[in-house]
Amino acid sequence: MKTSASSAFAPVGRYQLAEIGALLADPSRAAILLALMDGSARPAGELGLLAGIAPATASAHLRKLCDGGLLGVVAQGRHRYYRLAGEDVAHLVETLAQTRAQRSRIVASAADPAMMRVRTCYQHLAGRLGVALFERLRSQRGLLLTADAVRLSRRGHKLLIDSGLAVADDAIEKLPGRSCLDWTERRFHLAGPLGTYLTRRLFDTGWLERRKHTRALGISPHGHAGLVALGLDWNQF
Amino acid sequence: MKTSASSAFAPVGRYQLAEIGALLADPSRAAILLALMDGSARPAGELGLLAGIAPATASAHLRKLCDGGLLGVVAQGRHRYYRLAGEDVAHLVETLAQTRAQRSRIVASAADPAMMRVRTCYQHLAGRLGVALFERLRSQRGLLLTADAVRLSRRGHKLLIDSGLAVADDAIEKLPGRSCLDWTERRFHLAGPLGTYLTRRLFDTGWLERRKHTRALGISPHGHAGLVALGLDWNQF
DNA sequence: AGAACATTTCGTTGTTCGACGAAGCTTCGT
DNA sequence: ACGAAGCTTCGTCGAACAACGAAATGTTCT
Repeated sequence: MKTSASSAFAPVGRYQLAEIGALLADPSRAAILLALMDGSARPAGELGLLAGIAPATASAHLRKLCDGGLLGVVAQGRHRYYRLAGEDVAHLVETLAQTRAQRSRIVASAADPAMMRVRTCYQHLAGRLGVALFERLRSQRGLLLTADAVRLSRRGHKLLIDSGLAVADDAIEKLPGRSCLDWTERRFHLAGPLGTYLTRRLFDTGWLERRKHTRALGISPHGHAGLVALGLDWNQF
Repeated sequence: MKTSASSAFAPVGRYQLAEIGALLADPSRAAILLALMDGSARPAGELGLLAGIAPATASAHLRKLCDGGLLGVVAQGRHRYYRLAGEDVAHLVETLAQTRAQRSRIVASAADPAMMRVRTCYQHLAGRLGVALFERLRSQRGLLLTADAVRLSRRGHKLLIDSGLAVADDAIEKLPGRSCLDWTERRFHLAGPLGTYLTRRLFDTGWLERRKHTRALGISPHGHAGLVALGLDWNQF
């Protein structure tokens, strides 16, 4: 059977995601998974005792966890030892636990190397560059036709043409944009078709260069000059 | 009954884990989370359309996701833009997706620093040391009284006494052991009361030392000599 | 072989929860 | 100020599911 991994994205659908979620949704099953987090293999009765449920109930839960691929079972005599199916399952449970634990904390910067400040958020601009560019266009009245569906005004279009970033094509002024909250910068930037267009132009003009083996980007000298010409305070990067 | 988890661990309980699981368990909610995985902030109506549900239903789901801390909301005029609550949530969804995708694949080694090769798997022996010790005892006929309830034979007990690891007490030969599949090594090692006893002895004799701030362990020179005397090929570690 | 044990399957019960339409609330545009 | 649009709350219906006891299956010990 060929894997559906296909290409760039869409590796998993809603149903596959929900299926795993449903397995984790029950307190008894969660207790079982936590008990097995140390890598041990335990029989059904013991796990039922740990979870505070009858053996019959534990058996039903274990069957579901096995069918779902989260657990594996080793039959040995009159016992059937259940264990986590693999490291990835342990990693999943650990991530799940940490997500809840961090809820109250403020995410303090964390690993955010300078290279990651400029990146592509899939098809639109993100990171500090995206935020800066969006705020630059928005701060000066008349560059963006705001409202919900953001569009580039004629004056804004001309500014970008002069800087070399955009080309002279009236269709560009019809491209709809969308404001998108980037959760790294916690500020809005430009997304939608307009954002996509500008991102592509940043690469086509050579202002930005992709670095190999990373999603991070680099700014060329040429791009640096252009951004300064646009009025962006580039020293902050 | 006081919490059985002693103290060392148990950062998260069953209910907290199940709460997040329940949030992920619904296909509609999963579709919403996937749609927000790119970091975008979208209004309720759009998300409902994407998930194929009525606005009222989407609103209910979004409320749950917000209460659960997975989403955040930004009110802007008559729109309310929902976004992922933070990077940790994005990481969680990604891990969840990968867990299902990796089901067929073989887990290729992955980051496994040398220090982690020797570790305590809570109360029993795990990692390479555990596997090696178990196989050493099992490979030579007569050291372990096998079957399901593994027990130390008189000859096996004597060997351990001579090496200094075990003490001369007939009760030790009655300790039941259990074979436990370690998913890092993918081989069986010794668990159960017998495994617990041997682990405790490894520390009491100073063969193993806990390193601070880690679950990893170190082998003392004294322990090194003892393990070699037991016939373990210690160079492999 | 028969007793004891671990585990599973079956059938039942009660609760939980997703889905929708209708109604109420707030904000935007003219 | 008025109507329209987006979103939320309320009430109801129907399906899914966890829990248990009892009975069936398979394994070990005497």
